[in-house]
Amino acid sequence: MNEKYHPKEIEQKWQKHWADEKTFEVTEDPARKKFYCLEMLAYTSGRAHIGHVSNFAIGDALSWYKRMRGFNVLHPFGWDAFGQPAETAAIKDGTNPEKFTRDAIAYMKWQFQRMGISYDWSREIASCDPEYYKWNQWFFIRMWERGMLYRKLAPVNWCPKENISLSNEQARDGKCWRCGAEVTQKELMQWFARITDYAEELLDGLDALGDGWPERVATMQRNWIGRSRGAEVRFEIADTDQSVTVFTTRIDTIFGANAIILAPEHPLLAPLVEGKPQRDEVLRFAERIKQQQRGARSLEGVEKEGIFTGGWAINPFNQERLPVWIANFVLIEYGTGAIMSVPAGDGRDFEFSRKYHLPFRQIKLTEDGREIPPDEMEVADEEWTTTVNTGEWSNLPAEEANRQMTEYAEAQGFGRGSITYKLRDWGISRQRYWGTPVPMIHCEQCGIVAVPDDQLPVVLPENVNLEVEGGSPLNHVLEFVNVACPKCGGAARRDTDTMDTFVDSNWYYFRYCDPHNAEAPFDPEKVAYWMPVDQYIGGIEHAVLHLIYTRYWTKVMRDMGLVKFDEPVTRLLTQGMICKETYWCPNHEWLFPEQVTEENTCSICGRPATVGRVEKMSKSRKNAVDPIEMIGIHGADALRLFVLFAGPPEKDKEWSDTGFEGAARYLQRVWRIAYKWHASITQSSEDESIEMTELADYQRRLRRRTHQIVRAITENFEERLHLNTCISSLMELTNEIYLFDQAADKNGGPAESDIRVAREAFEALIRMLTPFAPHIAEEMWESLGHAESLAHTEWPGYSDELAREEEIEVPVKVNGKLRSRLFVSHDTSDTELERAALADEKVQAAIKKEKAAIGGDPEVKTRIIRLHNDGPPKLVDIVVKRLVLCRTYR
RNA sequence: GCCGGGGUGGUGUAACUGGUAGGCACGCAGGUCUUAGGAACCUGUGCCGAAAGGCGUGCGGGUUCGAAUCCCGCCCCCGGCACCA
Repeated sequence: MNEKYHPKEIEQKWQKHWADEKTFEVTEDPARKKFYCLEMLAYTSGRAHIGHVSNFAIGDALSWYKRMRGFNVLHPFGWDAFGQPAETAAIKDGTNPEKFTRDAIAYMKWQFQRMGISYDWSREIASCDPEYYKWNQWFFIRMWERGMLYRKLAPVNWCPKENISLSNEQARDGKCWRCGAEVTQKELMQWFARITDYAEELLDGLDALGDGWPERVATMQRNWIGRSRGAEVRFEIADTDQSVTVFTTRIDTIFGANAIILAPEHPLLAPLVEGKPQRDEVLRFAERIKQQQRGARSLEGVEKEGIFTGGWAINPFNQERLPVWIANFVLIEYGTGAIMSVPAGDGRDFEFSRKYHLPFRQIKLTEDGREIPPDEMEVADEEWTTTVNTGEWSNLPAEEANRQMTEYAEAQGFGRGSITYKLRDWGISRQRYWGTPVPMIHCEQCGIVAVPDDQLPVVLPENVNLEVEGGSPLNHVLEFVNVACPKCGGAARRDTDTMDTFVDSNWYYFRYCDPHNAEAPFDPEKVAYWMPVDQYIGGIEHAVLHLIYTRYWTKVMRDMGLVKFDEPVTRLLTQGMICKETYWCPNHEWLFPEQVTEENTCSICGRPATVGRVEKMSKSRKNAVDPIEMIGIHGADALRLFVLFAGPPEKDKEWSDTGFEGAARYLQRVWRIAYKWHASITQSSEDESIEMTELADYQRRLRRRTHQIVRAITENFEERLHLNTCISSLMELTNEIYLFDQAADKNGGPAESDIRVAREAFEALIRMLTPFAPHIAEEMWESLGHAESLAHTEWPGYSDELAREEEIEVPVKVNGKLRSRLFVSHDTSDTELERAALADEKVQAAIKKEKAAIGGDPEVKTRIIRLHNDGPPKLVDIVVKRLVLCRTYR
């Protein structure tokens, strides 16, 4: 141990030590309890950001803690290495996605290793490795065999000029990102996974996850799945043998229907308008709406538009003729793609009917029982009130009418109760290069044929021109596309779609359990040992997509017999973002902090600069902090300590340069005092026991505080995981050691008893510092004479007995107001305590005051309040109140 | 609009099931050491007040001996979803 703390040196030393000793590499050990701690895999953007530090620091703290508690801790890491941005970057840099990605991994891995996270790097995987994505293909084929996948026509964003499909990112504002052409929609045959088959289970499973998952993630998933209970009702089309079925949650309002409205894509549209005078106009309208970019149609504020088709439907409840319209606000994907319009009970229908002057009927009373004539309505009333004008179901509570009318529709054979979900089947096709090739072959003779298992993986070809026009880049790689049909041997074509990268991230953490398996995605026994994940940590942005898809995939694997559990993640923590102040100049927009002068002006133009809001760090806002730069200043330990100390893990935190300094200063403070004591501690013999009774006050105090703080931090790790308060407890313990040190100095330097007490405190402090600042902890631990790494050292224990206060402070409240404090010994009886309280001068004055305020002869009641029945007294409560004469009724 | 999460000193945060509000840190002030310190260590620091004391957890009510914590009604901030029938 050096007198001065040099983070760079000791961090390098210990990172090398851990790597050489393979300290964090683990294998299955049935004799030990396992703990699987997982941070979300990193996207290979090319650069580490502060969010990574926060993510890893949380996971690493927990991993260290569990390791020191004797768990067999699996803590792996890997790369989310496929995806469209690598293509964009490769085009820009004149390289290829493979090279771009490999370089990014190499650089980011170097960056991450400087953070000194306790990863088992021997299990590292990258989703762009053929050894990994081979199993994506294997899963794909197994799912295809089981009917869990299917193909259908689905729209993609399409650039008509370049003939390529575009991601939503590339089609922003409805323009092609490269050539600026107007983006249209094109129907392509694409692969879909039947996730909706699992909608109900995905929903129910959320309840089972209980406290393990944040409520807001569960809520977001519930909304995403969007279960809605209602009814389907069939309307016959007048003068034809056709019919249209609508989905409604409010069948009780069906007497108020004034139209049937179809989505422009509805299959009934063509036959319906055939031979009608408005045919061409209606079809033109439908075509125009269909071409609007996906999503753009449902954006807020989009004007409702519709057109009458010329057809009429019959309301099965009252035989009324209803005009059939099509409109932009009816979505083909939801429900049946057709609705009944009930303006009195639905805001959208109301708006639409007013615009097109469609008359309607009132079918509900207001909540206070009035019937408002339709013409006088200003908004629709969507409440569940009482029905009116609804035939034999009039004057019923709406819920009751809803139930009865559903039954009636069912009995009459034109409807039935039904459940609809917002969740759609998952489109996994991408018309891109940098992804897992779909392992399918299209043969004219045999249809769709899976690539045989022994020919997997279907490897992505190299040196592909990414800038060609006309569909996926893979379409143009003839040696890839042209292939013999595995079934008949005839000429056939490979499928050129690649898979959504969410497929990669669905099961990567199963692969960590057995990362080098060449025979199977994983050995079910290894997965049975390590899974499910005990703690998963990542950003809230994955609350729905990734975290639903991966739950789904787990259930698929379960149904394939590969795993035996339903949910892959027991506990989930969504960490908050690190934010920072921004600066704004009216001329130069966002400024870097160094562009703002001390007088708060822009250093370029001198105009006053405004201190903007605290916002998420980003390049464009010029408020990003580079973690590697920060590590260069004060080291990885200080950086990690700061991000954990700034606030609870799940909350957003604010970066502060002075706060970061503070973290570094704290580590120096620990180092200094440890340096001062380490020699005397190592020189004295270790197995001396400490007798409390022989100790001086300041020594007993440090012992007590040590045990109290070990208890507090241990409980925090086990329950709340509020790591910021763990750190504040460590600081308290450090402050106690400084007080102790002063007292010991005053006594003339460290006595043998001082050293024994100090050893206990230092060894507790250093071990508890490990999860937050492992490098400095290892260095100090070694200096105290320990040969073994902290990774093989037990977490400190505590004793409730030793943590107990000798003298307790008991507040006294009179009528709820704090009036005095008593200091009593632990074994003071309740009667003694009450007597002492009543004898207290301040208490007497307060009682007198209260009595005077009340007047007469009020009674004074005293009692002792405890948190637990057998716990120490928490307070003496004195109540002064007017004597109430109780009357007894007998 | 619906659904979540918040609102505590000058600042970031703390206070587990209602029981001494302000622990830890930043900042600030003072002191010690020092040629000096922007280093280190120590002390102080919610507001009003000379003090005694009073007031204080977004605002207004309520329950309770006692409320940052529970209930009712508002206001504000952050996040998610949003023509889902």
